[in-house]
Amino acid sequence: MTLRLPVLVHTPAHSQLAGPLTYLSEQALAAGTLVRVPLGKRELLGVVWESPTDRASSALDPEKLRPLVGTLDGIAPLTLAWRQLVMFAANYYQRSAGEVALAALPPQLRDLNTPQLARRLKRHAKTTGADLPNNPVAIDSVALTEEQMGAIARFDLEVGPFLLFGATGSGKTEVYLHSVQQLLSRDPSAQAMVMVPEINLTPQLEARFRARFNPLYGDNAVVSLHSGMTPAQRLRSWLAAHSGVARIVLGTRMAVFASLPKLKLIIVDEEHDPSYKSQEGARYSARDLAVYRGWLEGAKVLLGSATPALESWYHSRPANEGGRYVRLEMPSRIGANAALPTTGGGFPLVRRVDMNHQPKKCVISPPLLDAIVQRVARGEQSMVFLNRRGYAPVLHCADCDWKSECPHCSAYRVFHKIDRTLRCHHCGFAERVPRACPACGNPDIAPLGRGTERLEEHLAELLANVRRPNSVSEQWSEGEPVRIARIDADSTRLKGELESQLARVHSGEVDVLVGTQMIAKGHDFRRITLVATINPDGALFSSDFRAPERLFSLLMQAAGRAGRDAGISGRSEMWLQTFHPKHPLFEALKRHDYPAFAAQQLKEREQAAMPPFSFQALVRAEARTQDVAQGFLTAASAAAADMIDVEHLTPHITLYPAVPMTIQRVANVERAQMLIESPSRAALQRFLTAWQAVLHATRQQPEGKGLIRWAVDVDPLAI
DNA sequence: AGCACGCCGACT
DNA sequence: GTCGGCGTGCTC
Repeated sequence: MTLRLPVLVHTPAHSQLAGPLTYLSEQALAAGTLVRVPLGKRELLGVVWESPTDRASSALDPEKLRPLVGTLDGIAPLTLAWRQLVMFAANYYQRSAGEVALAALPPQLRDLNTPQLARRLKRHAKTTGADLPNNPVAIDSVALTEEQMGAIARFDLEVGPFLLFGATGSGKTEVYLHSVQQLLSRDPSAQAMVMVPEINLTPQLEARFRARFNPLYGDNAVVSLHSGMTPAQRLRSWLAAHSGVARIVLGTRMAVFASLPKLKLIIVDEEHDPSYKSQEGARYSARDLAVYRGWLEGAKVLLGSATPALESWYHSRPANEGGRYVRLEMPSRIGANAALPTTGGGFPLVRRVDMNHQPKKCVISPPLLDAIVQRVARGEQSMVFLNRRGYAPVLHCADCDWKSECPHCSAYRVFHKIDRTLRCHHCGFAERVPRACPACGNPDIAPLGRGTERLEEHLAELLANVRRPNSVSEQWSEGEPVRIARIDADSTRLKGELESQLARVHSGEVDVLVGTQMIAKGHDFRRITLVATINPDGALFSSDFRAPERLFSLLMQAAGRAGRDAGISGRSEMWLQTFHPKHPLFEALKRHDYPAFAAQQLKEREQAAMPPFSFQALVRAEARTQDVAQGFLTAASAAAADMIDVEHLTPHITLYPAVPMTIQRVANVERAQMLIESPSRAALQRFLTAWQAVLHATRQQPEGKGLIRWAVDVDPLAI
C-alpha cells in the first residue's frame, strides 16, 4: 500500500510552502527518519515529521504527489523531543519548521550523496567504542571550595533550572566539570551539553573537558560543535552525538539544536552573553531554548554568569516572589587573600579618573599613564581596553566638512591606517584613503575620534622614553623599550593569530596590551595587574535600554582579567576614565556589586514597563526605498488593528509606528522596523502567530510592491 | 531558498 | 544579432 508521509524540507518562512510537504512511500517510516525527496528539479534532505497518514491532504491534488527518493540508512530517526524542540522554536520565533529543522542538521547530510554518506558512516562506526579504556583512570579531583561544594550539592538535590551566580575566578568551570562528571558516572548512557558564547572560547574549554573525561570515557567522549569547524568535522561530531557515542557536546549557540538522544544536563556558560541570540535566519536565543529543552527532555539546566542577564536574574528571585530558577551563589574568588582588606575578596580595586579634572582632550590621563609606567617598571602587564577597532571611526575635512561616509550605507567608513583604507564595517566596502579631501581638494584631512590602532600608536608615543627593566641585569637605566601589542578582530583575522598573540602575552613578551572586547572575554591573563578602560561613558546615556547592562557586564569581565593569579591579585587595579565618576553604575562596579546594579536596573525597567516586565517583538522590513519599507509595515500594522479586535487582544498588544532603523541603509538597502509590545508573553505569541498571515497577505497588496524581505525578531536584544 | 521563465541593455 | 541583468513565480 502506498502511504502519505509529511516531510519537512528547507522551506524558508517567506515561501508559500509552510508546513510539511506530503510524499508517497511504500514503507511506513518512523517520524524523525531522514529522507531524500524531490522538490521541483532538486533533490532535498527532509525529515519525516509525523507517522504516515491515510487522510488525503485536502487542498492538494493527489495526482501531484511524488514518491520520496530514499532514506538515509544507518542514521536513527530523530527523537520526539528533538522534533518538539524544533517545532517550539519555529512557532516561537515565527519561522517555518522546515527552516529550523534543516538548519539544525549538519550541512554535509544534504550535500553528500548516498555512497559518500555510507562511507562516512562506516568510518564513524569503526572509530566508536573501540578505544574505551578498560581501566578507567581515577580522575584527578581538584580540591573544591566550600562555595563550590555547596553549589554542587544543591544542584544535585534540586530540580532547577539553576542560575549559577559566580564571580569571575570563583571556579564556575570546576562546578561544570564536577556536575558533568557526577552525571556521567551515575548514568552509563547519559549525555551532557555545554555551551559557550564564542568560538574563541571553545578550544580552552575543550582542552579542560578532554583532560578530565577522555581518560574515563575514551577519545570520542567529548566533541565540539560550532560554525568554525569544517563540514566534515561537524558531521563527525553530529553523528557522534546523535549515536550516543559522544557523552559531552561542547559548542556555541547552534549546539542547542544538536541531536542528543540521552541528554540529561545542559550548561550555558556566560549565559548573559548577547552571542547566544542568533541575529540571522531564525533569531533564536540559545539560552532560552536550552531552558525549554531541559524541560522537554527532563534534563537539568545550569546557567552560569558573574553578571547574569537581567531576565535570568529576575527569574532567579526567591520562589515565594515568583522566581522560577534556583539561584546558586559563589561570591568569592578562589585563592583570594582575605588579609588584603583594600581589595576585598581578591577583586581588583576599581579606580575612577574624573576626566573633568584632567587636561582637555587627553586620551590617557596623567595618573593612568603613571600607573601604567609603574607596572612596566615592576615587570607587570597592563591591558587597555577600547571597544572600537580601526584607527579612527571617521575621516574629516575641516574646510568643507566632508566626512568619510559610505556610499552604500548610512554610516561612516572607518579609517584603518595599517593598510591605508577606509572601510565600511557594515557592508565591507573598502577604498584606499584619499590623499586630499575628495570634495574640495584640501590635502589636510584629519581623523576624528579614535580606535584601537590609534590608541596603540598614542601609547607608543607616551611610552617612547620609558624603559622596561632589562630582563637580565634588572637595570632600569639600560632597559629596553616598552612592548605594546594590539588584539582585535583586525589583528586576529588569520587563523591561529589569536592563539599566537595570546601566547605572546602569556609568556611575558608584552608589557601593554591594547584591544577590543575580544580581550575582555574569557581569556585568563595571569600577569596583568592593571586593566584600564578609556572611554566607557557612551553606554551610560544610550537610547538602548540594555546598554548599561552590557557595559556593566563587560567592565566586570574586563576587571576579572586582572590578577587572576592569587599571588598578584592583591595589587591589581581596574581604571575607569569617566566624566561621570559618581554614576550609580560605576559605584556598583567599584563595590563589585552586581546585585545592587541589577536591583537598580530592574526598578527602572519596571517603571518603564520594559523587559523583563514586558515582552517585545520587532518586525524589520527591507526595501529599495525607505518609503516602501515603512509603508509595508504601516499597512501590516493597520491590518493588524482590525485583526486584534477579532482576536480580543487589543488591551494586551501595543503596536508602535514604523521607524527607520538606527543604521537606516546598509549596502543600498533601506531598512525600517516596528516594535510590538505586550505585558503577556502568551498574548504576544498569539498575536504574532495570527499576524503572520496578515504580513504575507500585505506583501501581495500594492503596499508590498518593491519589498525585498521582512522578518520578525522575537525578544530582540537591540531596538 | 533554488531554479525557471521572461523581457530590456552592451558586446563577440 | 546574442549574452546576461535580476523581477516574478513555482516547488508536495
